[in-house]
Amino acid sequence: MKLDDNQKVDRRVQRTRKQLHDALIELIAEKGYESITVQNIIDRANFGRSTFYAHFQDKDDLLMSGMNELIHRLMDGIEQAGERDGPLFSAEPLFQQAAKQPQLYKAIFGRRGVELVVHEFKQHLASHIQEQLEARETSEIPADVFSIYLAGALINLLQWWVDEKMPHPAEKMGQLFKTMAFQA
Amino acid sequence: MKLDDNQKVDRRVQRTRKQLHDALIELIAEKGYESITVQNIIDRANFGRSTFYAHFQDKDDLLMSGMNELIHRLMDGIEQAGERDGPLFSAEPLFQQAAKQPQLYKAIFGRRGVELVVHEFKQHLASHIQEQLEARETSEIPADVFSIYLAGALINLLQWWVDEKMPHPAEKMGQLFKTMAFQA
DNA sequence: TAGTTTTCGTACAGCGTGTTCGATTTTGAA
DNA sequence: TTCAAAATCGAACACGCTGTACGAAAACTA
Repeated sequence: MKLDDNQKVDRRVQRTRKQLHDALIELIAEKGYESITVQNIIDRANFGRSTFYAHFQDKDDLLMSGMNELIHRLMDGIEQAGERDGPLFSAEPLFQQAAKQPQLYKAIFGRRGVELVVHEFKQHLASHIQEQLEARETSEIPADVFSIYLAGALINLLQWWVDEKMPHPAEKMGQLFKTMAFQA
Repeated sequence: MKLDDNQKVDRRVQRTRKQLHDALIELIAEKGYESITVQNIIDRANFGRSTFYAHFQDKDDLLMSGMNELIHRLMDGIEQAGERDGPLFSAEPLFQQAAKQPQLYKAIFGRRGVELVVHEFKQHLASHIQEQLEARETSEIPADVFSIYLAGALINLLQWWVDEKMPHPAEKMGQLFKTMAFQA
């Protein structure tokens, strides 16, 4: 439903954007997002300075133009798992996805990762959890508080997991989270 | 046990350091830590460039030379409450402290806050929780996983709480956290 | 007061930013 | 195949921040 883009946009533009994105991901994995400069990116991708600014406003712009898609993919996985499994929601798809591309997910969610993306994702996650909570019997705990609590715990767990080189299998992480969160 | 410092260090040094610290805190509250430059700090504090570098290596150095004390104060509060209350640990002292200096704690722990300090504190917190867990009966959940989970959840809750201008009293936040974490 | 320490101010080289502009190359469509 | 439009190149520029250096002036300690 988005394929129009690929067919209408100038090939040069497609190539340039992809290469800039790739360079950024590479650099994030190597030295963390914060310390990357636009200069680094264009050096790595081998483009002229003006070309970069013809496409993106700055580093953050380049980053976000790619990460929104990733965030929505993750949320879709979690939401679909929720429909299947019945209970509030399942964290396992998140760990599964990360296990498939450890390098990428460490670059984004690990220490030295990208605060901007992590925060954005955390927001989506908290919203989803809150919806699920409100659709159930009311507990003594306010839904907004509980959803923030769970989202923070999960993101942090993921962060630790990718930094520690995934010491447990994704499946187990999903189970552990469920146990800790809901005592079940 | 640290009072020697105040009596031996040159008054000018004391003044300079304090004023630089104050300027930094002010600026954090105004525009967030990330975007602050050394230039901003010395402009605000009205010192020469070389004076700054005579005391601190860079922005992070200035920050950390003040924050370590704050971190330890917070941890002491939490640890002492643990001794009194018996159970694993209490989060309430944390919220109480923050309630006393909302502006400062929002500047540090809120969104736009200081990743460096938050991370450092989270580490201490997780270590403490892990010790407490290991001193008790073993549960089915690995202590390292559970401690990361709880520390992340708590820090995130604090972050949300200060950003939302403390919508619940500190006491209630402590209770809510206890309920969510231990179902008790 | 005398001697030490700190601060001041200025200067400097280095690096990254974001913009501009004309020349060159690539593209897509007629 | 041709040609106009679009994208890239690359060089240059002004700006701001960094971290260092050094001598002169000021503040402090004893």
